[in-house]
Amino acid sequence: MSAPQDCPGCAAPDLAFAAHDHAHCAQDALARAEALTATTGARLTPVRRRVLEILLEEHKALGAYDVLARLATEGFGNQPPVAYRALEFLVEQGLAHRIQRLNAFTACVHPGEDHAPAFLICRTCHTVAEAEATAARAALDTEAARTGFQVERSTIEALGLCPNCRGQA
Amino acid sequence: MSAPQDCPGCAAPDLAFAAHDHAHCAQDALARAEALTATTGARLTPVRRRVLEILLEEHKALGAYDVLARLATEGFGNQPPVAYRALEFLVEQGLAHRIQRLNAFTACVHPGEDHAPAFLICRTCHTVAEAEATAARAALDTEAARTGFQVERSTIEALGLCPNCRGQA
DNA sequence: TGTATGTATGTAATATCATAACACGTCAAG
DNA sequence: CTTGACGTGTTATGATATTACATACATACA
Ligand SMILES: [Zn+2]
Ligand SMILES: [Zn+2]
Ligand SMILES: [Zn+2]
Ligand SMILES: [Zn+2]
Repeated sequence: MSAPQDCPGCAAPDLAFAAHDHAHCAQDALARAEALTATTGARLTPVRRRVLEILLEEHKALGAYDVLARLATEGFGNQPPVAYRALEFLVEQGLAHRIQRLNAFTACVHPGEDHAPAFLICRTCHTVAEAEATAARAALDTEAARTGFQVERSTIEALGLCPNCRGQA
Repeated sequence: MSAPQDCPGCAAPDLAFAAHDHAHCAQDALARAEALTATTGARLTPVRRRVLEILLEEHKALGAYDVLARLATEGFGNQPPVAYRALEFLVEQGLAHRIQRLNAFTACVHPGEDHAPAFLICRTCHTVAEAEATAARAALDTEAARTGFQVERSTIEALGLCPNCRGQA
């Protein structure tokens, strides 16, 4: 596991649209996940680890049943709770995120770092990039506070065209 | 139909948590919806209008099947497409919004006005307030632009505690 | 070592959310 | 009065998610 700055892709993982060494990108995220769970005591069991690997294969979101199909062919259980439980674990540990618009899940690109993520979803190539949403989240908190509402969890997602697909249009 | 400033609740409809004359609030939104569809030529038929009325009863989000159950008792069709089609129409016309986190729908509190909505969802009383998200949306657009991504539609939702429920905790 | 306890996994059944495909009725244009 | 667009209704099916219960497996500790 190398330091983030060794890898352009990993140093700025919100640039999922840019060409980058994704094998490294995925390995790095997995290594971070292992390090993180080791410190928290959370158990990254074989199913859970495998689900994370599957999510890390691409910067896309996978539905629970897509993940389940993969697991089933690899000898794990083939009933929905198998996938949903592993995904729930990953989300709770901050190793994956749920994309509400897609009813699907994507691996977190910088697990362990406290971050407010937004997700940029390309409607053409279905790439999902995790972007920095600190400013948007702050704006949301501020607006909510005006009404006395206290934000606990936020969902910030954008649907549109990624730079690659824009070029082709 | 009175001007917005005549009604404290309607003038600041993002204050759904505050006590307000909700009958007026709902009537006003319905009147605006009628005016809007009259100008655009969209047909606010009986089912569609009734669905909007149902959504306007409370500042909550209703699932398609909740709406459908209501329609069925009133002599409309009782199959899912009846509800989904009416809801889809309302969303397209900007008379209702879909709440992604809840797989549910809520009436728009200021139809016809161009607005970037965020939704504040109380996890206790399930009230859904439509808040102003221009700032959050701008922050999202800016961050997306850094990666060359062009935002077409955004989902900005917050889950938390409304002022009333905070008081009771 | 044996046993209790908590946690993870597997499975069956079911619940919830959403759409495809087709039939029928209405209304306005030609 | 026919055609075509649109809205509504219905059947059937697909997609997403959870509940409940059974089984395996790890750890703690008598
Ligand atoms: Zn990558
Ligand atoms: Zn794309
Ligand atoms: Zn109101
Ligand atoms: Zn509340």
